Amino acid sequence: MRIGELSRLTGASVRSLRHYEQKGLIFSERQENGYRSFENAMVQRVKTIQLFLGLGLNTDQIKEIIDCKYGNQNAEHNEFCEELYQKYEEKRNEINVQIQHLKQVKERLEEKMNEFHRHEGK
Amino acid sequence: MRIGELSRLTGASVRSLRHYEQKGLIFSERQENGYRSFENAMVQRVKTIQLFLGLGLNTDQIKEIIDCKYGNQNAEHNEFCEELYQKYEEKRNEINVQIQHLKQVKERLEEKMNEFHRHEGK
DNA sequence: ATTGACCCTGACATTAGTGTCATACTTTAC
DNA sequence: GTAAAGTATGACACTAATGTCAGGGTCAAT
Repeated sequence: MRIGELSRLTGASVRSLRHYEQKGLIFSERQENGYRSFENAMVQRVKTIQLFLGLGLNTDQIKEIIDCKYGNQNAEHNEFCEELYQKYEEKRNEINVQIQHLKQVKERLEEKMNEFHRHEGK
Repeated sequence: MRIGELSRLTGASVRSLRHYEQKGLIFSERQENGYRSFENAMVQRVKTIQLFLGLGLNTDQIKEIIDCKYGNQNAEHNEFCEELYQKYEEKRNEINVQIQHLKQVKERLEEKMNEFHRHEGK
């Protein structure tokens, strides 16, 4: 597919897609006319990139993750990916803690709400 | 405490702390000499800010969360926080999916590793 | 009292992702 | 075949967090 379709399917701007390619996060072949030609697999890949960007990773870090997932898998690589995986797990734990906090806040607010409605109803 | 100590306790630069204050994420009183005076509670608050920044939120979004946690709690507020909470939960779910992916990658790599060592040992 | 550490404000620089514009070629549609 | 839409490259702008520097106070220790 061409870059416009990839853009439509992912919501990423054409500009961003070119940037991702320039950063080595996605790749394409070139048609005779010079247009980029992307494989279908790039759709999921771009979505992954978007997710990680939203989690505060930069393109270099995302490239590391992608290389772990799709790259050559030798011994050094493995060690590195292990490390990456652990960092990622830490991040998940942090976010879970914050979720717990928000849950408590939510409950407190709901109590207040109930209180308010009881008084209002009188 | 003064800004330097808050910086030491949190790891945030003095520059960043002033920025957070300017954005309304933290607050301080002023001493007679013009120095900022922070309460102890700000330490935890700054750590929360750092966490959220690391998760890809900007200061405006973080302010919303902080206002939910510590602000006046009326009806509208509640509705808004509910929404926020849901967004947050979605983010957690996404990250959990990615963790699952990484787990699978890890396992595949470990298999490769084992294979390699078996051949090497011969 | 002077030095060094800390603080103030304000301004400019930097980084990374993205937007936008200019210029030019290709393709599609009428 | 001409217009409109799509694509290419390259350059510049913007945003947000943070770094850094300038110029100037405050305070504690020697």
